[in-house]
Amino acid sequence: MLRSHTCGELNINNCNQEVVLCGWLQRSRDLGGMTFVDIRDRYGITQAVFNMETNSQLCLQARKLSREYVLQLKGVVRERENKNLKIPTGEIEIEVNEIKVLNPSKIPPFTIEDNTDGGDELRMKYRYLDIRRDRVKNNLLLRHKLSILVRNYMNDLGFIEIETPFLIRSTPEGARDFVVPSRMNPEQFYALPQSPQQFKQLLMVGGYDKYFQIVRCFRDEDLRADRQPEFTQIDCEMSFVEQEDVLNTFEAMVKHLFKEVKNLNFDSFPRISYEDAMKYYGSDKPDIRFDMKLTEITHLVQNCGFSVFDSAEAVIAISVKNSSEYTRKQLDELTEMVKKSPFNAKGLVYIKCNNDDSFKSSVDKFYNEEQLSNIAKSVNAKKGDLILIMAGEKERTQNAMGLLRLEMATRLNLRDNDKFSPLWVVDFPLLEWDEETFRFYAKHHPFTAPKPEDYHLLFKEPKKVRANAYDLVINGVEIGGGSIRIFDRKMQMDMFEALGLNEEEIIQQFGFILEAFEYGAPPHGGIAFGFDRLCSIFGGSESIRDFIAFPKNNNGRDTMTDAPQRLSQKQLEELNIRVIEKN
RNA sequence: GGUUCGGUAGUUCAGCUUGGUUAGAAUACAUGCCUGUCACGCAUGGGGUCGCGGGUUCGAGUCCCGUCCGGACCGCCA
Repeated sequence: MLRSHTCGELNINNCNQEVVLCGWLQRSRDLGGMTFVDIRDRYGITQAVFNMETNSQLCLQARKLSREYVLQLKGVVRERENKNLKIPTGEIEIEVNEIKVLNPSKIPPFTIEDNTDGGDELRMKYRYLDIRRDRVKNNLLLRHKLSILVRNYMNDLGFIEIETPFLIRSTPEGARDFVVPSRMNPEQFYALPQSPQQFKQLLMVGGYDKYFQIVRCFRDEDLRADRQPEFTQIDCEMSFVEQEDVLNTFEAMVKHLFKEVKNLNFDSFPRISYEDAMKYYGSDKPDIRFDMKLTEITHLVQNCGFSVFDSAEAVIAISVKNSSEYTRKQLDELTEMVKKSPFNAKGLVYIKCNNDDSFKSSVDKFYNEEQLSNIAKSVNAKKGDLILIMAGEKERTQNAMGLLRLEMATRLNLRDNDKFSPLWVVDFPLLEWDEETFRFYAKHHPFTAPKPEDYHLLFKEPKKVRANAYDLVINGVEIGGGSIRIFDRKMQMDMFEALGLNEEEIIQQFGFILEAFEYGAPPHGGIAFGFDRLCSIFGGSESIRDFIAFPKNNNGRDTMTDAPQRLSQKQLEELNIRVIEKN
């Protein structure tokens, strides 16, 4: 070993011990007669001291060292004359008697500090420097801790971790697949899994009734702050269970994580139907850290001569606390904002609930004080509140109001990073109509079971069929989602048919799973958690990139290694691939 | 595919609205001074293709067009 201790562990009890430390030079302070050098490793920072009077040669040597040099320091632990109580090793320092430069370093392009001066782009290019910083390091440690907690917890419940293949066949439903050419099978391609969905169901057929896997998944779709082309799921599946069993099992797991990591205890997570989530929050992943629920007031405002409201399918309002002081200018800006993406609303109506019990609205022409008062009552607005109203096609208006609710919450600083509000969203619709391709798609995925009481509507009123599908939402982020699966061949055929596939296509694409269902498939269901998102929620960040050691940028590029890249002609020939230049 | 914000010193930014002297600040870096610092302090210094291309103009970091790069978002993400 090149070292006797780490840079984070020495304290007052180690005084007068001979030690050897290895690490990176964090910072040095040259005071003329003496020089201090802070040496850092992932465990902490320890101060080394050099004195011109006692060892001038060594002190001069220390002055020449600069940031991020890799050092080995031999010396004796001494109690500091001036202690620094801000750091764990702050009571001691190393009186060095030998410096060895293990490797010098160029001056890094940004400072290796909590509050670095480096921007995102630069930090990603030099990610190996960025991850030396405490902030990223702590995120990666949190990620490690969560993965260990999950593995131990699942193991204790009798779940076993089984690896599923990464090179699989491409399936047409869902996200775009990343594809991998097969050299040994010319003209043919594997796909990387978007999730191990079908394999975990086949594990259930295989009798492994409690499976989990912390597994990488791949989706060739555009990126966001919370979406990477490769990401990690905690993938889980159980046999002989109903929805209630899955929810209870994994609610307990999430509670366990909160207890261990945050020391927080929770009552039962609230449950809300998809329909109610849309109705009250305008979103299928509501942030319930704050209230500000949507209220439909269509019946209160129609037939009063205001044509915008009269012609609307739905008129929806929210009450924004203590915001009646908004000026005309601010309200105009708000109106301009909602007309643009992502709101795409036609306009915005406001009612100020003044402190003197009067009302001032943008529709005073059409509604008298009493009518405005009734609206205020129905949206539970008090003196000093500001009511915001949008009208139009129902689903669209719900969405826009949901976004406005979040925007106003951000303005009022209601989205508290130290507060955690988990909930289950249940009773998702099974199918979703797509206007572009003019067909139904599975809202969750095509293996999701319809609710037994709705099954008979599958071909009669497909939009009305609800699924035994559920999402876990924390602070407005979809953290996990799952369903009870179809395990009956006939029902699975019906499902594919409802999606517009003909029998030939079904057999060609999904024959293997249909066949498996004929050999004793047990009732089963499961859930998958977005592990990167889970980490970011626990870490109090909006971006999952901070919790991935080597993430991709917005364009799916790794700017550090500069991937992806073109292949050499030789590789292309081996793979039987001809690249078409895109102009 | 679309919307939007940004690109100026190694780095983070100001300057752009209203075009005009030698493009500034902080930090980093270098040199010197300093014996208890810990974001040490003080002094001095070096450091710029104002992303790139074109246009308008007597004159462009500043205005216009195009383009590239990065961030956030919409579409998309079963």
